[in-house]
Amino acid sequence: MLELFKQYLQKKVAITDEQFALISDKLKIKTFEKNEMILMKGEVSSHVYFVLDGLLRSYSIDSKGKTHIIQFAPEQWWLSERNGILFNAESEFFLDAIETTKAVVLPKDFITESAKIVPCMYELNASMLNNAIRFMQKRINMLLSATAEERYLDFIKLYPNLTLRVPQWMIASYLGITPESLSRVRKDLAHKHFKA
Amino acid sequence: MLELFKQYLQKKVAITDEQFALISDKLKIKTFEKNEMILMKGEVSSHVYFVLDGLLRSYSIDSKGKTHIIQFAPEQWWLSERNGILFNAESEFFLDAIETTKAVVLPKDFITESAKIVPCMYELNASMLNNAIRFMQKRINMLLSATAEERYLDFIKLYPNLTLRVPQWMIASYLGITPESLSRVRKDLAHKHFKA
DNA sequence: CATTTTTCTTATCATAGGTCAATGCCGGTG
DNA sequence: CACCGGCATTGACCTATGATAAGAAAAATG
Repeated sequence: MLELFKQYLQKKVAITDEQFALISDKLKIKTFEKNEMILMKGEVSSHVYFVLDGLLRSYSIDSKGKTHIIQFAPEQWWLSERNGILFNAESEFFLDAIETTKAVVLPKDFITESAKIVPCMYELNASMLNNAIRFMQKRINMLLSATAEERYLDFIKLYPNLTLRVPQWMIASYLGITPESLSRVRKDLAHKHFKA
Repeated sequence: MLELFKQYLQKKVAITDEQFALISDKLKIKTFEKNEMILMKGEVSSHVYFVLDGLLRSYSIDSKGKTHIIQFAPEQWWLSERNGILFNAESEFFLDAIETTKAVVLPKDFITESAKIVPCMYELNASMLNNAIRFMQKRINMLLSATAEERYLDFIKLYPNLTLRVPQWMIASYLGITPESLSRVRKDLAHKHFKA
């Protein structure tokens, strides 16, 4: 299974099989069962996850008990909890597995350590993080400026396969609306399609 | 003025005056006048800005001509446009100066180049980026789960001095509400304070 | 310091989306 | 195969926030 991770790295940066062998002993692969909790709010996490197969998510629960999805992490996405990584501080979010998932587990100092052997790991890290920021800025912009319908259409375009894999109430929770509203949005869209 | 930037770096990582001297020749300081545009949507940016004094912002304009503030960058904050940095692609956002601002201008390869001389620059970069992500996740969570009033109170706590420096319509734009709504929220809060 | 421009407030009305409740629809599981 | 629990849909109603318009206040400008 680590083979998949190696391929991912090699697609991104120039890293040889030999180099990968040198750093990969710090890596473990872990399987999470469907609905398994990975991290609770209030716990301190020191791991970074790279999803090989399956689907993870991070989310919060507000004072009224409602769930809000911060991030989906399907295949080839990264998931981590920054309070723990940066400050050994408690997590504000929950992490769990939506589907049975195989993920690479990287200790939080993996990048630093492996970069001592393979310097380009720093480049990889920076480009990953910058990319995450780019995505989040786009999402913030949508939340600030777009209607529920626009956000849903954008979601479908961005994550066509997630749209099929996750229940609608989770998509609603990611979009910042209620499941009922999403249902209405979909109904409206269906109507429009007929007319066109 | 670069002295200020050196102090910032030295607070974050172990970098000597000599090391700083070696990398600082790549840096320029630029002054932006109040209301000066730094980058238009559609342009390609290859710079990163570190604010020494003043206030920058990134924002979008939607199809109805409304402005949405993605980020404020007051003193000691970073501002950049990721499409340009990562892919030489066109910017989706505008950058401009809210106040007359002095900022360090870093070419996009500054981190990589300076890390060749001062390796810990990579650490700095990663912690900056992770921190930015942490902030944005918090903001996304607020946009998903909190009312206008809650978001405003959170804003005041997070940026107490910005609250005084920027016009309310900009705060409203950052919070994702209209200036009129923010005005109402403030009125309600004032009432509650009297009662308490 | 008078004038113009921008920002803030207030009031009224409109609407997107939330809430609550009922119903139907599966896909498990005993 | 009957039952159950999670999901999705729908309808009726409600509320937070948006739209519009007007005036007041504050800030910029000559």
